Amino acid sequence: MPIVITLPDGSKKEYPAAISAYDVAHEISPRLASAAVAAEINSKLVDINTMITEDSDLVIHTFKTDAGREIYWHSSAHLMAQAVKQLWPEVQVTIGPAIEQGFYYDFDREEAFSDEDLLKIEERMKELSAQKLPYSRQELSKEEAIKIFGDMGEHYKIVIIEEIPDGDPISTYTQGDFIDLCRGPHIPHTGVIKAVKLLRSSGAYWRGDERNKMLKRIYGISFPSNKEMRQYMEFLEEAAKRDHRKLGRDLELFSFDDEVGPGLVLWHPKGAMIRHLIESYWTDMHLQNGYELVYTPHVGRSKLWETSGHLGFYEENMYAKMDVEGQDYYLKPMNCPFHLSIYNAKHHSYRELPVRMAELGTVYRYERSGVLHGLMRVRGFTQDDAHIICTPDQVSDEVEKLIVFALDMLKHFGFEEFLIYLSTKPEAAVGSDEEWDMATQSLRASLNKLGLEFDMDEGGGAFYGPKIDIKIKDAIGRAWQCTTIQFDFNEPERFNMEYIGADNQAHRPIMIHRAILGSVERFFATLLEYHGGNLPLWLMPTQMMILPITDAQIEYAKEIQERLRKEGLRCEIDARNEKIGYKIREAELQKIPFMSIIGKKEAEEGRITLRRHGEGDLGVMDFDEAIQRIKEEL
RNA sequence: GCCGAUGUAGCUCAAUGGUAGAGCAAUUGAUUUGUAAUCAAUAGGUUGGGGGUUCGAUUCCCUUCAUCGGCUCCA
Repeated sequence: MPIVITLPDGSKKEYPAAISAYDVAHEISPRLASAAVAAEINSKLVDINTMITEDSDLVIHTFKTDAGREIYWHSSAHLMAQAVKQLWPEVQVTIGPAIEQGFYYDFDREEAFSDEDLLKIEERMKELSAQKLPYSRQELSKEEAIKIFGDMGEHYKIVIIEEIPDGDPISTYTQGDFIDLCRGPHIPHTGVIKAVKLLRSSGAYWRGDERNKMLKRIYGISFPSNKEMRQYMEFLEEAAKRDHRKLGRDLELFSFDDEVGPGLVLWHPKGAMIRHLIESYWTDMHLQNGYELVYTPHVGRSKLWETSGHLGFYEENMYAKMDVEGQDYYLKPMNCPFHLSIYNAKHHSYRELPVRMAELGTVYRYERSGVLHGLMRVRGFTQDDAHIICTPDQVSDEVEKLIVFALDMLKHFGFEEFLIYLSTKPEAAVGSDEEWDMATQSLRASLNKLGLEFDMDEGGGAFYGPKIDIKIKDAIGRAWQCTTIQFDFNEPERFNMEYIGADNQAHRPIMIHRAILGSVERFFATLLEYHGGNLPLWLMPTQMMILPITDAQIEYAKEIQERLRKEGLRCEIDARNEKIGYKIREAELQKIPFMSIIGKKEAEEGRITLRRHGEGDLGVMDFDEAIQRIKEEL
């Protein structure tokens, strides 16, 4: 019976009998076949040598597709485990998935893997790759699987097998002397992995739970060619140059100091200027969007934190209490209790709602020492916090406005790519199912209405309400949360918040917490990394540097500076006794957007030159022409 | 907090069981310069902190702090 295979482009191929996916690929092109890592038959990912026995849709995956890459890296993890088992047979294997960039495998081993160990493993992987060992699939029963891994003494595998529901197929993959429990699919043979590099080793808890034993994880990456490996290494180098910690030091934006304390930021003048610009823009936008500004204290009495519940569910993240005249005070880890206290300072009519209260509120949280990371993760930070208090029938409108507002602001800073998540009710939660449904639905409906793509994080909401998070990626692709929009069913209750409705009865309002930038610190870091330090012109602390060639032009340079300042540009003069090449180099390294080199000619003619960072000389021009050129970018 | 690595001048890095050196930056002087580094001199360090071993520690050991990469959590 002939078989018809439909390819992704819609074209059909007919074969007289069953044929393997590999053979189909080979017929399309031998190069495709050699690049193929797996097949997708009727939307199911399978090994490339799988036989196709009926009419099917077929996709051939190579390293170029997302699924192909994942399989490739997953197979690389198996290869690494094989090498480790050969080198240290006593080591137990656990799990080893593909990740966004590469793969890892967790091993149970007493000692950590040293750098020399990693090199040894890498060498062994290359040898195994050269042997082109086929990955072969076996399906077996639960009992058989338990027996096999039990005989090998692989306890972790048995735990995993035992958790597989009865009736589900269990499969293993074998390459050479190595067998691993695995759903698959896998690449056809180890020779497909051409370039491999083990990047680092670290500790990781079994199942990510710190109550469990700490395993030893090895991270690696692999590619079908050395060229791709080289490119990846170059990418890592480039990323290191964009690291906000390096830029922060080189551009004199911020620093940390041992004596001040870990995770506590010192904003230097240039960094402070950028922050000021961000915050002014933020303030303007909030006033334009119907928010009212408030200011609240940095500490509050323990009573407040009891009312809010933070002492119950958040104390481990709070700085220790301080005693003032026999009263306990806490540094604030969040702003909400203060905002709610403002709300509660008077009665509210439904006519006043929604109330939108915003504050750049500085909070302090105790973060475990191992998690601090530059400005991304600190102990004292400023949230661009706001609380929206509204009636149930205002919710949808508010949520939708919020998402638009958030995305508009982020885009203004140059961001274009976002990861959006909708998190739903966790196991332990306050609030009724109706409340959760209503809130979750309005979040979802708003995202849908705005045509935004998002991922669900089932059970990932806070215990007090569902939320939308928007994340932005840093220089090496790690996603950092910025915007968060969270419903809160907990605090309105605890603070006994009310408004008087049209029925003259007291009602409980809906409360939404939200931060758009998230924290100014983290946002600043992501912004720096995203732009590699070359922030949009409106955010640069010095927008132009005037470089007189000799002392004779300093007077003229000052005139120009005055005129530029009147145009609202931040402009400095480098009047040092240095050669022009030196001053240019320094201004370039400081990433100053515009330079104007002023010599005898310009001073006499009353004109100026312009040079753009990264572009070079733009030539001589009249002052007005230069202003126009600069303002094009603002 | 846990696993591992690291910590030498402002920055990037070197060196040794006999108490440290380079480049850049800084300071001073000379030079007045035309689109990415002018020349010279000077100064700068309890080698993260504390303790131990040793005749002697920056080097070896212990401890502590911080940083980096992960785990976990989250703005």
